[in-house]
Amino acid sequence: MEKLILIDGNSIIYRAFFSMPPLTNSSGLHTNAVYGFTNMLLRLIQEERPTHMLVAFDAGKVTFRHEGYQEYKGGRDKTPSELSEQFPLMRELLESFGIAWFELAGYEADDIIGTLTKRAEEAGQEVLVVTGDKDMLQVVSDRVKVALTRKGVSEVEPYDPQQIEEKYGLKPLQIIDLKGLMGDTSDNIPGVPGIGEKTALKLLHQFGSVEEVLAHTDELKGKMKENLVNHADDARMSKQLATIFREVPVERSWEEMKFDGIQEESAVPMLRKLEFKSLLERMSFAGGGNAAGEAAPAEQVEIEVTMVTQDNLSELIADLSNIEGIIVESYGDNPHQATMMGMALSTASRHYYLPFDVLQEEYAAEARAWLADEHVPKRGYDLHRVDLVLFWQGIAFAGAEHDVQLAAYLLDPTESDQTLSGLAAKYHLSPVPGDDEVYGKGAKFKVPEPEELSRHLARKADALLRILPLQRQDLAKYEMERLFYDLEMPLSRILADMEKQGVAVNKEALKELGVEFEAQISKLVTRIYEIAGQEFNINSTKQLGEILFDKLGLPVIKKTKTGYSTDAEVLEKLAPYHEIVQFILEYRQLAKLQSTYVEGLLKEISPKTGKVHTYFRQTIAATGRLSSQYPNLQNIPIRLEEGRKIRKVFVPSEEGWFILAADYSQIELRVLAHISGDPGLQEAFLHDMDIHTKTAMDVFGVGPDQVDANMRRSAKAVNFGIVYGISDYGLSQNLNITRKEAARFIDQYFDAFQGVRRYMDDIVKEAKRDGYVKTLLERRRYLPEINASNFNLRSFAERTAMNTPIQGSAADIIKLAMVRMDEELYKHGLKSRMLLQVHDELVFEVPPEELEIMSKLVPETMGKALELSVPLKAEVSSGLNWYEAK
DNA sequence: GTCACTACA
DNA sequence: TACACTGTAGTGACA
Repeated sequence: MEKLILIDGNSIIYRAFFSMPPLTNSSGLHTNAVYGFTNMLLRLIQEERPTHMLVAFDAGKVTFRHEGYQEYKGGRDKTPSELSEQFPLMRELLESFGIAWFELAGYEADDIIGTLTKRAEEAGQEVLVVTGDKDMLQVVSDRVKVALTRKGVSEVEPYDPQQIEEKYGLKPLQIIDLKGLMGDTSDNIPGVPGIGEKTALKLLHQFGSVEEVLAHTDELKGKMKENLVNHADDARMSKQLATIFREVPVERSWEEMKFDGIQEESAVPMLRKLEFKSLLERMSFAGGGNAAGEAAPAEQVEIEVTMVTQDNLSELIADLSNIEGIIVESYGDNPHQATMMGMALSTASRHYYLPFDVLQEEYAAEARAWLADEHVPKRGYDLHRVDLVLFWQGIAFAGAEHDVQLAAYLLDPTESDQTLSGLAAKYHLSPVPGDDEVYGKGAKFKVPEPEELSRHLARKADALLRILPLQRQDLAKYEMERLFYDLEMPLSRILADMEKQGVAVNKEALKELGVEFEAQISKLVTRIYEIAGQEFNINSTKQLGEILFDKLGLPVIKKTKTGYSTDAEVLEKLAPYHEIVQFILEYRQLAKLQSTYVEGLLKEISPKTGKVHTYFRQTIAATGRLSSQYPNLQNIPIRLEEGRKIRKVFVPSEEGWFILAADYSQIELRVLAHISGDPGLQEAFLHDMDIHTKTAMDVFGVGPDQVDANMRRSAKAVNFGIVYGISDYGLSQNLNITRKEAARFIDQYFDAFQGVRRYMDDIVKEAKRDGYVKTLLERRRYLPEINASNFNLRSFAERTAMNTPIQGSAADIIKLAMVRMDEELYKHGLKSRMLLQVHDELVFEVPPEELEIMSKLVPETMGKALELSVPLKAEVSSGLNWYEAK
């Protein structure tokens, strides 16, 4: 089936220009309109898969329409030079893509398109017209659809005759009559005064056309009749102006409009010249990408698997040196408690399925030795989890070289589907069924029979082998090889070691804390019921809201989607009104400690080791941070004393040892000082000043002695805001001030730290141009919504653009420090163990004789993890438990 | 499963 | 315009 796409070049380029933020390439050329246009082109090509294309442009200022009406298109503002310089670029780009374009003096793009649709229609071809001009709807027919742009040019709304009927109650040709009556201010077409869209539609529904309306003015009355009679000629002329001329001598044959997919050899240099990096990557010619004519994903093929038994184990053993990929399947969310289902081992030509009960046998020692050999490089999926699952089964795993899940995370940390099934689809490989499909989910989960399980794992292994080279290419292309092979892969082993080690918990002390909390909680509950005059579930926000707002009549400060808000912020404001509020706040605090930190933690203590073994997830946070689960040891209370006590139960696992903790001081602001190059901020850190006091001095223009506690507090909030991608609203909420005051603060901050202002402006521009931002170690995060027309989406992406390089670079640095620290412990033959990472803090357990060296070695290693233009500082302390190591 | 809430950096 | 500062995990209520 042949399909022609015709594009009104002028209409689209104008819309693209006004809907996109200004954008220039490094030589100062304006490119925003071309960018928007190209973006739309790519989408059209991908979604519509046209066989023929042509872009029509207006040529010259004067058209045949001016002959009859001098004022046609009068009153328009002059085209800005930033836009007019983009027309030649756009034509050049079309040529480089292999897309035909056409213009002819005296005619508008509309007329050229009208002519070509007529010809194509007569030849029985299917046509899609893309424009921002509603007039074009007049050419719609069964074969010709018109897509009108919405929201700039990012979305289009296609119309066929039925849709025009539904929306206007008109036939396509009546669109001309509509315009004749209502006119068009943008083209300076007068129409009839006093008649807008509504009236015009009413008249047309009644009479059908301009001529018929004018012939029946006697049936009308009032001002409308008068206007129609007096402006009958205007109406006729307006209709004529709005009529698309469909007999333009267009010298383009059907063959000349043929589109054979984007021509890579010429398109790539053009996109490079324009510096459209994100588009270049999106098209990814090598991987098939979006170019037309792309092959459909291959069909799922049958896969042969060798089931390994005692009898044929020797075949596998002989083939071990050829194994290229490993899939170890297990179920259960917590890898420390997961159950292994089976293992697939694959060479380029053969898949083996090795059941766990075979692997366990005495006679499979060679296979186990192979798994444990760190000199045998292993490629697989989620090897961090594999390591843990095998470990708890008593099987050692080492030598992870390429983890496909981890690589996928680096290539796009926000991709929610990291499964092999999803990756196979992304790389256009033969489809791999999802795990849920094969195993069922929730209550329906079932381990399948060995035949089905082995086939599924082999399919995954097959996809794995095909994905590996593609990921290597991608990692090289994005200069992420060091990040992957020298940082994240080594770190994944270190994390597994930390998790296996676990952290010892003083169970008795924890239970005692629980008893203490329980006593306080029950007192509070009694008191709250007394004051409320009834019993209710304080944990239920619904019931609590009813008591506070309906029964006690307290003022409603804030509402949630589903009812009254009762969060801490609201309760703080309500505290002066009623004594019950304070008790509820205290109850909430203690209930959280009891349920999450006492009861929750007790449940996570391993009966085998008496420790908690958290699971650090390396592929979750979009910024590159780690996350921690089962239990989360990255959110153990510290701010309030009651909660901080929880830290007393985290103790060394050996008699007489110590807990040592070291945390980076202001790592994020130091990173900001480095990447922004702001002299004031750099100076502060070079002299190791109190950064919030220094900020207060510069923002308020006072000396160090004049900074009071309140000024410092404000400065601190501004510093936090800066790191998060500041907004006046966010700061105003934080400091409980008006938005205006907050905006003034921010302005003063940027006046004092102009390098920071420049960084924030530049990084947002960069994100808009490239579609992603990067950290110091080339970690990247895509921000597809950075050019969205929706204010919220766009603002969120802009703040993310500001925050991610900061938070992400800080994550890079502490990860580097962990890898270095692991090396140092090994090099010095130390018995000390790294236990935890809490974003800017590392926690160790240390034997007494190493306390001295570790107190020096840890902050030193952290301090020189990465050299910045300002010093990195880490502070260390130690004690008998985590509470004391503060 | 989603929401509201709260804990951390 | 609308409506809002980064990144996470866990719990209890309620559908």
